[in-house]
Amino acid sequence: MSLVESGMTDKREHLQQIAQVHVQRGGLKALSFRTLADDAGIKSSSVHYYFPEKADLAEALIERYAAVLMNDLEQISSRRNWSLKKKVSAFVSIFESVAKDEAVCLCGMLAAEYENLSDNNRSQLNVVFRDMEKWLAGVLNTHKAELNTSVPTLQLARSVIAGLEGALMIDRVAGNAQCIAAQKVVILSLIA
Amino acid sequence: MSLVESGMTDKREHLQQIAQVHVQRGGLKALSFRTLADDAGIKSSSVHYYFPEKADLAEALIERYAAVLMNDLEQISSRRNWSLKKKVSAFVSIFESVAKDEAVCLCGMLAAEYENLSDNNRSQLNVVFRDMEKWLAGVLNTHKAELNTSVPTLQLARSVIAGLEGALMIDRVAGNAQCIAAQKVVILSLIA
DNA sequence: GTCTATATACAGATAGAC
DNA sequence: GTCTATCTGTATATAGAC
Repeated sequence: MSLVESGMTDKREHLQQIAQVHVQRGGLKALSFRTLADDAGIKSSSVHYYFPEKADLAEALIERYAAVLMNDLEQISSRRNWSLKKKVSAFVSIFESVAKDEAVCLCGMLAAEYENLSDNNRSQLNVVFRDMEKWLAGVLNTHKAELNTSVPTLQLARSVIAGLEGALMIDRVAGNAQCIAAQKVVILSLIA
Repeated sequence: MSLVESGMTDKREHLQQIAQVHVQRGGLKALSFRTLADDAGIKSSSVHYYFPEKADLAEALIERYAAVLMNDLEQISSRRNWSLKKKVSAFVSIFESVAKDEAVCLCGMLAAEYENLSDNNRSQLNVVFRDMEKWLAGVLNTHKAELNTSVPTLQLARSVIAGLEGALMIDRVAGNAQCIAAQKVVILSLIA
């Protein structure tokens, strides 16, 4: 049964991978079914077989991105012997590694395209940001003694995430990684 | 002479105003000449008269946005009796006032659409971000004694701006202003 | 300056053969 | 599952009348 379906699952996954690269560079609106099909070596009608509408493609992209992200985050927070500085550094590293090939965070890009998203995609996106916030605020809470600031952890988490998302956007314009680097310095300056 | 041209200038200005609202909500790619024309009560071919290509429209939008922004910034930095806290609060307020009607910063939106911009628009955008950075770093420098952090002012400026841009994006998803508020708290916590 | 009309290209999406 | 073919809508952009 799983073998029968594996062909389809692999193709769908493959399409998702290609689409994700495009969306993290140029956005969802700028990616057409035709372009996606060309890159995958098939026809656009075949892409519609896997993803009937664009919102279905976006749904799959967000879902997978969130799953990978939350898995990475759990890897970090499960290190009970790590200091806050180490955990936060690892968190920042996730964003640093995104800044390759003129890419930004998938969710940051889709947030910019918010007005053009389906209702379902919008709430998906909201969940991802809320989960990220909650995770980071949780980590900060369990290491409260290592914080140099009296700012509430939830607000600190929101500021950190917003800063990283914005830094990825702006660094693309400059063609370097100065903002992401600056954001890292500022964040770590708040940790003992 | 100026009277003769005023008709055209006004119409062009009017189109720019309408376009700016659209771009700050849905992005440049999602705004068509037809939509812009409809909103202005004219035909799309007439829009092309003022802005031959989309890049020409974007150029005008960035130029005007930058001019207004830099004027606002100079108003702030010219207040020699203002404290750093007051100046930075005024700076943040510019972003807060943007978060109306599901809008984001024009430059933040265009940064997200970076890959789809013309070369000219790209360098325009880069100049705006560099100017903002320079301005904020300059303000921070002249009030160094009022800073609670040892982070270099240029890096601090980059982090603040990135945080504000990102906060506008994320707050749209949640439908509130929590990130922008959080960013403000964090920024002001770094100032005496 | 603004219009009608149109050229051209591309978008999302579907029908139906294989 | 993938294809060809196509429908329909919309995009940028231009030509030329008024």
